[in-house]
Amino acid sequence: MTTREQPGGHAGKRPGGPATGAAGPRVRLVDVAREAGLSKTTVSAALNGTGRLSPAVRERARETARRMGYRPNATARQLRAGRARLIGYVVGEFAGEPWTYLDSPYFARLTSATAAAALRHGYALVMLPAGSLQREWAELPLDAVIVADPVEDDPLVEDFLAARIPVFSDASVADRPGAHWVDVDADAAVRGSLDHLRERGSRRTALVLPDSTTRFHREVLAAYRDWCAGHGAEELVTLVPEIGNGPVAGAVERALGAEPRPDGLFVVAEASPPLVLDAARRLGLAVPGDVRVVCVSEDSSAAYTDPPVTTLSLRPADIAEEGIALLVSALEGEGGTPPGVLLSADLQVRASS
Amino acid sequence: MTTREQPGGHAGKRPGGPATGAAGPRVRLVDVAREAGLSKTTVSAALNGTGRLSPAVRERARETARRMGYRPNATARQLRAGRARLIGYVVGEFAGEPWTYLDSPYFARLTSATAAAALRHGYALVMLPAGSLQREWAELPLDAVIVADPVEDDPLVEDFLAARIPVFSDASVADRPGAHWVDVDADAAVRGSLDHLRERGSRRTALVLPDSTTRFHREVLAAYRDWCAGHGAEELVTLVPEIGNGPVAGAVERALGAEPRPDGLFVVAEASPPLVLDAARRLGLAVPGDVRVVCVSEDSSAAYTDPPVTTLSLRPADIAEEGIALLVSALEGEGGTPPGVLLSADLQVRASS
DNA sequence: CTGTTAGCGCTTTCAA
DNA sequence: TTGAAAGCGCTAACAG
Repeated sequence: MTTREQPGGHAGKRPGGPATGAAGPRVRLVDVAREAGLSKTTVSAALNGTGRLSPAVRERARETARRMGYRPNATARQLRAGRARLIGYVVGEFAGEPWTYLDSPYFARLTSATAAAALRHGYALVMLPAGSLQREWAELPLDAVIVADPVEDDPLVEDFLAARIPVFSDASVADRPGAHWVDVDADAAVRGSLDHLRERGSRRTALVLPDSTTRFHREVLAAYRDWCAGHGAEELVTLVPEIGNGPVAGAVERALGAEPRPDGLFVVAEASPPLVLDAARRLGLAVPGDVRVVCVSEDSSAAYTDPPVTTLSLRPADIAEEGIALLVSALEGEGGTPPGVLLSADLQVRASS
Repeated sequence: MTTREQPGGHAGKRPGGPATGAAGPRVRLVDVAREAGLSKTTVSAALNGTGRLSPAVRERARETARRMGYRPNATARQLRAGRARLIGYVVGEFAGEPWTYLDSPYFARLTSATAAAALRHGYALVMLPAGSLQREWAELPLDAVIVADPVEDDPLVEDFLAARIPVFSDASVADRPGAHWVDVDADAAVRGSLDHLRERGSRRTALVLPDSTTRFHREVLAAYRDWCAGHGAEELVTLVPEIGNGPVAGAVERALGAEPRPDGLFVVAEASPPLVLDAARRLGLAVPGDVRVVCVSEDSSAAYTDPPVTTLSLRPADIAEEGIALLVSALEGEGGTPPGVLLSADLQVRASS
């Protein structure tokens, strides 16, 4: 007897009941082998292009597999391979509203670019809610996890590291073993933006910042203060307690209502650029005449307003690309992977400044 | 000898080299069992809360597992269980720009709501590019796939069905075996919007529609034509060849530039609501005085413009919820799952109309 | 050049 | 109440 007709012994029957597709049980490698009168090995080799098989046999195996609609069981392959080529994706911010992060153009871009880069390298991305809990990912065979914008001392990072899942995040995880990072140079970005506004004539530039403990936002505040100190400028900081267009627009109005009036505005809290312009208009301020405006934003509408709005792009697509490159190198590389990569932000100057 | 110390025989050594976490090989069930002086069976039962074990033994097993940092191998469990609790997510539109769909507030909401609902039911969502190819998902153990807004006769749907992966999509896949659907009642939505504009006084309502073969867009056009015929109104259709704020704003200007001037505007192509208002303003038209505006949009900025913009919401969160409910029922249910669900859209009337 | 066999790590009969 | 053994579907080492 070459291949057992019956499972033999006393094991349970084949699981996987209703989860399989439409009709009947799925075709397995052994089914193809039996049908073609070959062994599993031969068919496997034929299909994977490995081993040394006669062209005739290889073709017969392939043809039979095609005819029977054979599709290899991905889970079995993963078990054999020892990894699932699955990457978790989670953001640290927005833990209160765990699924709103895609409303942010920045995270929308970062997420899609990450998925794209991952897939290009043969990894698939699974989406997790912001501030995800163990129970939501414990059952997933994650090879690694990407933690976008963790908050200060994020428990997410701790949990993944404790579970021995390699973490890819921002610079706040630098020097954690098992963690790698990609980040944008916040200090340089802030200086660049403030210098730009100063060159255009602004002497009192107000900062509108979300009240968040993300590393980027902490560094922005520090850099702004530092810059103000270095230029003898007054600190004009408005913290936005909540995310969303409404709260940020309100904060912009408050910031611009200060006396004496600011003549520069650096909006780091995400908001629709047209609405930032509307807020200035509501106060009767001309842009850029009375106040020059720079927004940290990936929102494409910035280019179509009147005047178009100068934006500081955090380059989510490049962050994603570098992050995945790092990940692949760390997971598959020969070692020698750098612990992290620092990118510079990209100031796209338009008429609003 | 109770447990083999060595793998015995001549099989290969344990795979999974660099993919495992930071230090050393992962702790397996057998390691815990050996350490606790128990069998795999007992430890497994203890950890899963199954079987009849003495509380003392159960506790000992749990304690040992905790101490050793044991984490069950998800892939092995999946193989055993016969399914991976993984769902593919792919959109049919935007195949030319496969990763831009998250820039659309509608898809951003739909995607996050789908991931949320799926996870709540114990399924994880993996992100695929728009118009994804076989090779990108063939290696993934997908229990099902969600195809958001397929184009006409979408090859995506064919491919998944051919691979015997259950498809959850919109009404265009109705009566395909193995496919289920959730959709929004486009006809009612269009009538409702046009009736609303008519009640407010609009007699010439122009339609700005993307040039797409998505079912929703096809039905919108048909419903608009039908409504115009029924009301003796002239058809004023502007097709937008490309997605994006720029092209749509341009199309809006063209639509409003027609002679005699439209006094109603129904923008189905996605654009930032403030930019639609800007387009009207550029033509010197007052909203809602000269032209009443309704936008199909999930963009939160619509509520903060001046005037706030009336929107027609396609209720992505509810679509996601119903879709996942259907999916769970079809995959795990006792049968009796309906083939599809039809939702009505939600007109949120604001000052622009 | 092809087939037999072991085993990835887990859950689950069934026997003790 | 506990443990041994089978096997989910696949790949690879080795024997023929």
